[in-house]
Amino acid sequence: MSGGVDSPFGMDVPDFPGPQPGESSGSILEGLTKEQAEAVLATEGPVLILAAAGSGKTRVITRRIAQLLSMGIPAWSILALTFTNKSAGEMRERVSKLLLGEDGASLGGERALRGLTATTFHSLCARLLRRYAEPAGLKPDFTIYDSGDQASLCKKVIEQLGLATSNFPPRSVLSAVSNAKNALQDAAAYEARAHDWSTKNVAKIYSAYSKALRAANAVDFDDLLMVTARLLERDESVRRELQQRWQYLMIDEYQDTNLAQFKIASLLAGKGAPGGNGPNICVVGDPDQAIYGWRGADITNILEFEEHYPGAKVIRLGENFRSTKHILAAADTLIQKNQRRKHKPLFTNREGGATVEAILCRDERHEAGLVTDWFKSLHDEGGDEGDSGFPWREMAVFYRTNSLSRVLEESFRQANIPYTIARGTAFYDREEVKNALSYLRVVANAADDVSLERIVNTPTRGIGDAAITVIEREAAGTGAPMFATLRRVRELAGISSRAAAGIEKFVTLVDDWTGGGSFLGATVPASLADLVDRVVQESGLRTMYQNQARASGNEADLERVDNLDELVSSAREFEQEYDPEGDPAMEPTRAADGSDRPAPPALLALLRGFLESVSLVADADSVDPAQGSVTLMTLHAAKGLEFKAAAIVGLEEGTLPHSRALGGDADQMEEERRLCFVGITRAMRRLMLTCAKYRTIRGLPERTIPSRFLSELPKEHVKFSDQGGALDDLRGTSWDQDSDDLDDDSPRYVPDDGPGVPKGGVSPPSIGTKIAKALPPGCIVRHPQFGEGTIVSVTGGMNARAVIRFKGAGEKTMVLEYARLTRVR
DNA sequence: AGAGGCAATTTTTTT
DNA sequence: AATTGCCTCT
Repeated sequence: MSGGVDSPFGMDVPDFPGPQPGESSGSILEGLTKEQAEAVLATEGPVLILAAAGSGKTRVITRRIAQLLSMGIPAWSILALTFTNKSAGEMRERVSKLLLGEDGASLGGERALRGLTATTFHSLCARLLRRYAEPAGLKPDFTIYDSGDQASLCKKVIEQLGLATSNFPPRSVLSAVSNAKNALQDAAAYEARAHDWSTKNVAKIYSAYSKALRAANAVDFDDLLMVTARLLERDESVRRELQQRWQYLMIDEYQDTNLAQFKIASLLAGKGAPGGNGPNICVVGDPDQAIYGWRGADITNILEFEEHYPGAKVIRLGENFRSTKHILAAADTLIQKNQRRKHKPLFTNREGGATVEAILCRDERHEAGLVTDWFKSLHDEGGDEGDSGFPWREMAVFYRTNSLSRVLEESFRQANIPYTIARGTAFYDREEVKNALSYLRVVANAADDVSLERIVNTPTRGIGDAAITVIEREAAGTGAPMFATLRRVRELAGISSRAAAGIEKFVTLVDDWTGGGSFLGATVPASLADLVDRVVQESGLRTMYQNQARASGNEADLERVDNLDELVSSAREFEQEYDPEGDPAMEPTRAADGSDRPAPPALLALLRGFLESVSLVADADSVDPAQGSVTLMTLHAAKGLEFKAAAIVGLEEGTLPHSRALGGDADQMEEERRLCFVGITRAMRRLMLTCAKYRTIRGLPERTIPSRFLSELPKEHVKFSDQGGALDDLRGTSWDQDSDDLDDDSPRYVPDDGPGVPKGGVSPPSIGTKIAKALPPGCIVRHPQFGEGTIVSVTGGMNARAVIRFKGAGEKTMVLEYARLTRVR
């Protein structure tokens, strides 16, 4: 990986939000304000750029890099760190555009750019840890564990320690461990501070978990940072080498750095040249956009930058070039409610524009419908003066939690509006893809027990729990990885002949791909794509899913086969873009005695790189406005983007602000407010904020309270309207015409205050029963996913179910209370 | 060994 | 609603 956008789907992100006028030609300073120009020219010494939302931050950063290059600073001595692959890629893209000129008239740009490192913290750390694996206490072919892998490993460790997973849920233990790692506390340091029984046990688990990770030759996300920080701290020669290489350091979104990242940045920056002001470290950020406190981000890193680097130059970019004054006023009024912040007014010279709309809706479907209609009219008729219609790609919906996206999706689909959901990790989270990747991970790292356990018997090879337990115990006893233990099946007692045969088959399979670990020989694939293809084929995964699809006739199962194919093509694409020179793993690694050790076989290096790029995708990476569709994403993923029109949904107490922040912790509440602020400031021309009176949460309809943030907005700039009272369009679409059971005054989403105390000793009939009465067999209903169907039979009672025969999907049994059925006739 | 069914559970955000 | 884990049946 050379720091570009490592998109799993190969859809590279082009310049976004689009080239700004004057960007491509002439002087680097052209079109900049005084402050912006100052920031671009402040190349030496420590610099803090406080960049308010929409103040042209990206522009400044890219021009600053161009400035450095034009001063003759070699690209390889510049390091730019970001939080997502997407922004790293965008940075490279825009710098190259600046240097090359719009028409490609080369100003020597191509060459000047070569060697520039623009990447994420996590990618950088992964690369450094491979390059300096030995001094870091790792092997260069380590695997990166995602949260699922972490959970499996953690659970196993807890069980092995004889503790109950009910007392120590892996999730919460892992979150404690994660916090510790982000604060640079290793297991020993954590244990030293543990005093009560529970914490002491967590310390034990932490320690055992760390050992298990190393035994599996794996690191987790937090290790990437912590181990790198420790390496830089302890190994002077590595530190010096890197300090010498990267003379110019830039860090974006500095307000979101945690202690580990702060440490890494400080250690890479060093002290600077003797007699100088300090190192050339330029950090850019906005305390008002700090939204990762829950991940250990420490806002004091940016607030105390000046103390840490005395003599640092501070530049404030306060003028907003993005939003209308109404939107800006809304954002500014809201954020002023935060107590803990540096006072920093937002201002704009722009006039005009429509007011912000805040709408109270009836429920989430109503809400989704309003957003859909709004987008449609903006698309067809345009927003306001001078706009002939917003393209889809210029519109987005933001929400606090991913679960809110489903209703919106349905609504967009029905309205035939093209949309994409920003979930970069979703593809790799699919079961079939994870299985294929687990095979690949075992190929790349034979010590990876978590991946091995996932796939030894997938598809089934007759290896059952009994056999696995024997292997596990033997491996634990000898300290050898499970794969090595598998080779010795015949020596082990307690394994059925069926299981032993399956195990041998499995070992042969993997050995064929790896050449027994040597990656040499006739059976070893010639290319990465070839390897992935063969894994999918020869493991039996493809056949397994093909059979499954044939048996069920289900479209979702058919898609699994397609996904496996897509994995093969994404590997092919990775291979085509792979640049061995940019891969630190291909550089000779220094062994302890100072001698060089040979680079790994090409296929293995390629595979490692591929797996790494897969592990480090972020949700925000998949935002791809080039497709010309509306984007749906979380507020977190929205940071750094801008859209002509944006809607934020679910502005309700418990959703935004999220219920977890409701506990009275002022810091958490302020972070929620910043999150809302980030969302508002994404909008350039039009902004809509919605809340729903009733929202179905985890299948249960709940009455909500409008968000406090709504009441904190300025009335002069925000038009509030209550559309939550109208019931008309509920009529005729549903079963609530059954007036003796469900009166028209209450929307059907209103719960009967739960089961509660039965009145007069008899429980009120459940919602399901009421619906059941309205749906006699033979009547036609519509389901949002399966389309029209006929009721075959209905059962009453608490969880009333109906058997429905659908035209396309066959017969299904559904719980009436939850199936979103509409009566057709 | 393995599949399928039923019950219990669900703390948001992401590298 | 959806996922996960546990249990039973074949």
